[in-house]
Amino acid sequence: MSETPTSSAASSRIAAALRADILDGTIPPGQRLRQEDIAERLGGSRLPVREALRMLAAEGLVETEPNKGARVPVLDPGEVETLYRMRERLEPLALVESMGKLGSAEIAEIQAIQQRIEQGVDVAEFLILDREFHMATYTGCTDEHLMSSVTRLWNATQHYRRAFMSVSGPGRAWIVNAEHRLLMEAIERQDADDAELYLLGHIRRTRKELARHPEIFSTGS
Amino acid sequence: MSETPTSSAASSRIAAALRADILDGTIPPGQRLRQEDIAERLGGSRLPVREALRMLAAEGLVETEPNKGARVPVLDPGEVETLYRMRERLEPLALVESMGKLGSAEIAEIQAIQQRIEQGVDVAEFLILDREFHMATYTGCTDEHLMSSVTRLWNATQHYRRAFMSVSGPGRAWIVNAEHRLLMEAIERQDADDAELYLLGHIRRTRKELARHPEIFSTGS
DNA sequence: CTTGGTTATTTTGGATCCATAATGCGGCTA
DNA sequence: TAGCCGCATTATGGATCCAAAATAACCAAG
Repeated sequence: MSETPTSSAASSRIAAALRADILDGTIPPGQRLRQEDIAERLGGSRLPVREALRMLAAEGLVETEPNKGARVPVLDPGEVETLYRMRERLEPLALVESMGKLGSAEIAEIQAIQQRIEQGVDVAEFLILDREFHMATYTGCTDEHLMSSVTRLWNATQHYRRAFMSVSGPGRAWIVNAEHRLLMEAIERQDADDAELYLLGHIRRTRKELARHPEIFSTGS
Repeated sequence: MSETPTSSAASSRIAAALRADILDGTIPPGQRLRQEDIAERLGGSRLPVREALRMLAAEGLVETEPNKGARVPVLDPGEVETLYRMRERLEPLALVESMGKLGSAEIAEIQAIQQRIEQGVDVAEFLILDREFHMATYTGCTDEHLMSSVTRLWNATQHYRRAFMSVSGPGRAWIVNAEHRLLMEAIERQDADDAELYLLGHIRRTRKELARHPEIFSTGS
């Protein structure tokens, strides 16, 4: 997807490094990204950094203003809510497109990921595995546009998912596991309608829980 | 200071020029975009051209491959169908978010655009006005992510909308006008449910009509 | 005559240097 | 003392030059 197998491209390598730092929270929302610093820290000139920042902007990970540079976007509760409503509509579509093209190997992979989640993981690990789980259910969807849109939505909301997990704690992990199990079962049954509905409910519930935690959006300043 | 809304940056100016050329068909799908040519034709160096191409890639107007340059994407029928299914799900959301924030001035503007459409226009004009019409119904939606996604979908499908209009002719224009009228009436009534349904039907019908014209996708080679 | 390898050309990707606009600080004035 | 104007600093945007990769043509061998 966003990974660039061509190790040769310096801009892609820089973009990958920045992407990882933003997604795991090392670079938090609101932080300004100075081209010179990045060029020095990751090696290379400022030019590939500029290209990398444009790539990340296309993925929704940074925003750039002319003559003002790039920053990691800071979203307000309304924006995150809209992003989740977009997820509620687009991801069921990706799931429907994906189902039917999923073989037993892919389904086994999905189940393996869910098993690892249920074995108990910390927040950072859960964020990675949960993303892998859902993306695994979309592997049958080969449409570039749809999948890049879904990826953008996950990217843009990643930080707030982590903040939510941190404050809500593992107490309600069983809900996620139950929803994932129902979703997997519907996928195994090849029942697109049920799977679509379970996924919609899963995302919608998360949106509503997020709305009950406005403290996530308080600027740490 | 004198306002410089000119997207002061040269890269933005180049991007705007290319965007216009791609959207109006001057640069057709499949055409390769050589940085040197563009730099010479639109003025400036190759560097702002590269930035412009990245901007357009983010908007879904071009696609870039490492060390292979940029081209206007060529879509197959399946991709266009998926793009329309995405429109069916995202645009009703944008409409709902928009309605309620639309004042009488905005509604008057929507009606003015529709009147110009009904007065009879050629294909090129219709494409512009139809886009203006729908975008006008979304002006109340201030969410950047949602609106940029919608714009991407319109951009990516623009050429195939034009091809479809060219082969289908004005014979079925009354259907579009009827759908637009129903949509406007629901917007006036502030009836979000009805408006959403009319819009969904409008986009879905267009998708199905497009699917009946596979000759649109035949490469002219 | 076809096919394979090889070379030459074209085109993109990257580095360094220069111009321009935004930010921050300090001094000046009311 | 508080507010504002102007200047210095800093960071981004752009141009030119150089290196690497892909494409295309060409020659040679079977």
